[in-house]
Amino acid sequence: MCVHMSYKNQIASVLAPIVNLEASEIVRLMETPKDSKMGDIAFPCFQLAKTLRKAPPVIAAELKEQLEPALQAANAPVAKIEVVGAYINFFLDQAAVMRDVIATILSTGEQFGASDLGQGAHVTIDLSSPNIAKPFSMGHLRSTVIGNALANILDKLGYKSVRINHLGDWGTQFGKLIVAYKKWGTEEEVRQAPIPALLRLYVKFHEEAANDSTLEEQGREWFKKLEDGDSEAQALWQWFRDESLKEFNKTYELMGIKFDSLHGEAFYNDKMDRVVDMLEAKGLLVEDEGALVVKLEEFDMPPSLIKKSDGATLYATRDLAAALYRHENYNFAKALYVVGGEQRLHFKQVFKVLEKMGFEWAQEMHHIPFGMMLKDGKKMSTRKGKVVLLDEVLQQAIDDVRNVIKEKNPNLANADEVAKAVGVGAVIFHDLKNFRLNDINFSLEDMLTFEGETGPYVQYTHARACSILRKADYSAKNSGTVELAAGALEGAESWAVVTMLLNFPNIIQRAGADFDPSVLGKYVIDLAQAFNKFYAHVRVLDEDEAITLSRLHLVAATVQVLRTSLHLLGLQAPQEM
RNA sequence: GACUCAGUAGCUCAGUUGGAUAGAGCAACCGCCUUCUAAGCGGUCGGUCGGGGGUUCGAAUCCCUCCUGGGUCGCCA
Repeated sequence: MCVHMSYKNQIASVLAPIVNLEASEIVRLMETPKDSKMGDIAFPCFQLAKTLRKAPPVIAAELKEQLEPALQAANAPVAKIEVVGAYINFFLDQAAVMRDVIATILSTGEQFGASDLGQGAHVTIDLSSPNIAKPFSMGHLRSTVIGNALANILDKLGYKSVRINHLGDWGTQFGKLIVAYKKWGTEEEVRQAPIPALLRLYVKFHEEAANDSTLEEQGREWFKKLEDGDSEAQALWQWFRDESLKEFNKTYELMGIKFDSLHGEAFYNDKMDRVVDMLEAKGLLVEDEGALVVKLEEFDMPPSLIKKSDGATLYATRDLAAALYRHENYNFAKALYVVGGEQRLHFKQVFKVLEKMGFEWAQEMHHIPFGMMLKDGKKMSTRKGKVVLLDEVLQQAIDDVRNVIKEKNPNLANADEVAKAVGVGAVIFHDLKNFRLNDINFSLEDMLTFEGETGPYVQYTHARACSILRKADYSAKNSGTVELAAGALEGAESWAVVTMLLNFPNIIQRAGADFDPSVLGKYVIDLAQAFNKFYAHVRVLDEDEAITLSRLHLVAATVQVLRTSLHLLGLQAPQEM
């Protein structure tokens, strides 16, 4: 937990002339005490020991004497200072800070935590990108929810995100699929249940290919036909794509995710010659073993393959074309690719090729890798049919939540709607709460837990808080001005909630700077924990009206921040559950 | 083999970018619903921060080395 910059800055500016350091340097050195009983902001004096040639605890004690009058003169919101060893611990003036923070949140509402850091610049975000004709697996879930949350967070920071679903709707697998369909598939089967049928064909192809080496070759031939515009191949491709997309859209709708662009790989088919020509013109293309490559030896990387020996393009070619197209159409300030860590090398190569082409904007392209979704400690494989389907998991989650509601809140009015919001929320949050790069071992049990550090826990906390406001008829009582009655919020539980709220804008900035939604995920758990402690220990609806209203203000501010956090992560925040 | 990511409580993970006695959740055990939703709260148990060196006032955090696991390494994406 770390306290909002503005208070740190105020103290630092008072401290600066006394210790003869830049205020910014002091802010950098400041920390938050481990235990809030020790204060809200700490300044360690170890570093000063060298220049002052005194023991750190002595320095701390001396500084305290000078600081007390100086802080008072500067009218800083500091109630007292304590010295513990080499640390100077500052205790903020809780009443003043509480009023300030709560009033700010209540007046800014959903905008609390927003900034204009991005100044409206476009950020393209490549996310989700499922493969057509394959099931939407748990693996794609990660890209989808991380990318979506990042887009929300960057929007909050003043950027204009462009969500691009770079569909895997092209490539050799379509050749294989066409071969498999013509050999073992029926139109009726595909029409009835497209994804399972296409998956069955895809798996069957790989099973048969193990014994029949000509199959792979046939697959390549059909893909070449597809690229050359063969009408039969084209028709099958279009059909597979349409059916798959219909299925995907149901899932996206359930998760509440929308895209700004659905341009997938196929979209760039007619835009790749240009890239090849440009590379040729710049003299970057080299023939190697029959293929055309861009050498990247100077960067200690293997060459980037641009064209196969049979003349067909590769994904690097496509990503280069896409990068050019996106830069021309969106003039992005940043371009993010939320794609698994397995593709690290690929993106490094693509960015370097763009750099060699002379595009300095390649510096602003970032691969945002994430850990893999593992099954039994191993990578899941579509080819072997060993995938866990997202739709089934979501459905299971919703069913489980519905049972919990039946048990805990049987009279809930819109139970189905809430079950959806909470079930989906459990799955999304489970993915977002941990550091992006960690692998996730798939466990249905973990994912469908609703207690502890989970999405439903946060949603539940929000619902309970909403319930208090509803019971108290807060919106009618709230005049718009925030006055906090003496004694209403003086316990440690109240202060813990306020210091969490205070920190929200920093958290959003950090989540954005690190491209890591889990920063926000961790935060919202901590906030929910702090609020639940408050809830358990402080009675909000008191006999005294002024005290009740003061506490309601804090509850309302917490509701606001919980709700904003959940929305940024891509979860709904039901008022009851 | 080269490059890369990781190794913290039985399990899943934090650890404020080098600071105070290393923290949560789950699991186990014990408590708390006659006032705001018990999907909650409180407590107990649980650690040679993978091993070993080094850097310094101070290391889970930085450097070196070794061990273990994952990933990637030219015609898949």
